[in-house]
Amino acid sequence: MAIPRAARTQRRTRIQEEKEEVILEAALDVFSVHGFRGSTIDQIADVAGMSKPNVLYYFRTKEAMHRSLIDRVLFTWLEPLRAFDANGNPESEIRSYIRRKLEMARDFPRESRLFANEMLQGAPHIEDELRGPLKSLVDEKAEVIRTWAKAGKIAKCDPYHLIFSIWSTTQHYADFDVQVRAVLGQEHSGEGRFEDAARYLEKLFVDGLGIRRP
Amino acid sequence: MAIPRAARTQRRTRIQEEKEEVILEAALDVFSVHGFRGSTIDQIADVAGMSKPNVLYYFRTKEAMHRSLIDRVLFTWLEPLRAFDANGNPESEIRSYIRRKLEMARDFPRESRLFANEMLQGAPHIEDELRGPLKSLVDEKAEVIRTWAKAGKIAKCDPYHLIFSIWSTTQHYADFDVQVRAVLGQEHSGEGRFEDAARYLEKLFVDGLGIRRP
DNA sequence: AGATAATTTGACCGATTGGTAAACATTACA
DNA sequence: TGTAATGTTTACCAATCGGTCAAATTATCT
Repeated sequence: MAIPRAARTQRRTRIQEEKEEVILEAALDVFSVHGFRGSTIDQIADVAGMSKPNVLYYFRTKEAMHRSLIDRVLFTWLEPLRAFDANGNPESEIRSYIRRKLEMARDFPRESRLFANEMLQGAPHIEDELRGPLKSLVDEKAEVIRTWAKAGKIAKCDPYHLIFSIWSTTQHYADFDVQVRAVLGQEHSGEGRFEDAARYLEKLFVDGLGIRRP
Repeated sequence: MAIPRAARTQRRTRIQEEKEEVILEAALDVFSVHGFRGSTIDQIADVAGMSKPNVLYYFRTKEAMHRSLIDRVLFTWLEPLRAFDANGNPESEIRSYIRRKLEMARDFPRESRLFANEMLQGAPHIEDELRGPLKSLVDEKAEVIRTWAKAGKIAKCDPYHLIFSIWSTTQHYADFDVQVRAVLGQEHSGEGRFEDAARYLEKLFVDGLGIRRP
C-alpha cells in the first residue's frame, strides 16, 4: 500500500516535488478565491489535473494543503518589509517599499487574496505568527521610522498606522482588483493602472496631497 | 400549505418583518466571515435560533439571503461618498470623508467584510452594480476632485487612485482587524486605535508625510 | 369560538463533502 | 530483468450540503 507523505522518513522523490508543486499551485488558485471552507478538494484536484485520492496521497488533509500554502506565502509576503533599510534614505526607502509592494500585488495577486481571506476569517490558522514574528518585525521597522521622525527627516506620525496604510493601499490593487477594474473602466484594464497607482501613492506618501491651508 | 415569501402579493406580516431581520442578522454574521460558499444554511439557522426549513420559509434559497444582504450593504456603504460635497471646502470634505469611513469600519465591520469577501471572489453577484451605479458615482466625485485640482485648491493627483486609497486605508481597520490588533498589541485593542488611525490618516491625506526634499 | 391563513417542524431527498481501502500501475534500483 | 517501493485509480464510506414536503402548530380575523 502507498505510504502517505507525512509518514515517510527518506527524502522526497522527483515525482513528489513536481506533484506537490502542481497541487499547491492549484490549491492557491482555489483557496485564494473561495477561502478555506468554500474550497473543495475535488475542485483543487480538478484544477491540478489529477484525481482526488491522488491529491490526498501527497497532502493527507485539506488543512495540510492550506497550512503549507499559508506558511509559504507568509514568508515571502514580508520580504519587502524586511528589506526596509534603517540606514537608507527615508524618501527612497518608502518609495521603493511602495513600489515593491505594488509589484507583488501585480505579480502575486493570488497570494495576496489568500492572505486577505485568512484575515477576514479572523486568522484562525496564523494568529500566533501574527502576534509573534510579524509583530516583532513591524515593531523593529516602526522604531526605524520613529528614529527618522525624531531626527527631523520625516514628519512625526504614528509609524504603525503608516505601515498599515502602505499595506492597505498597495494590497488593495490585488484584493479589490475587480472593483478597481470596474471603476477605472475598460481603458485602464491593462497593467497601466499599477504604474498610475505607483505614481499616485509615492506622491501621496512623500509629498502629501499638498492641500493649502487657509 | 405555507406560501413562500416571494409568491405572496399582500404586504408583510409583523412576524415576517421580525424574522427576516433576525435571519439577515445571522446571515451577516456567517457570510461576512466565511464567504458565500463557505457558509451553510444550517449554520445561519443555528445563529438565528430557528430551524433550517423555517429559514428557507422566509428566504427560498441561500442566494436569496446573500443577495438581500448585499443589496442592503451596497447602498449604505456608498453613503459617505454620496455625501462628498462639491461645494464644500476640500480639506474639510476629505477630513470628514475619512472620518465617516473610519466610523463605518468601526461600527459595521461585518458589512465591510461581507463586501470584501465578495470582492475577493471576483464580485460574481454584483459586477453589474460595480460597473454601473458605483462607477457613475465615483466618476462624478472624481470630477469634483479634478475641479479642485484645476482651481489650485489641492495638488494635482489621480482622483480615482485617491478614492481607492481612502477606501483601502479605512476599510483596512475592519477587514484586517485581527492583524491590526495583533501588531498593535494588547494595549491598543480598545477603540483608541480608530482615533489614532483618524488622526494619522487625516494628516497623511491633508498634509502628507512632510518628507524633506534634498 | 370557529375558520382561515401564516408559521414551524421533523422526516426526508439526491448531490456533494472530506477522506479511506485496496487493487492496480509505474518507477527506481539491485 | 526482477522486485520492492512508489504512485495512481476505482469504488466506496459516513457526514453534510441545499432544498422539499406534508403534517402539526400558531396567529389572525370575523
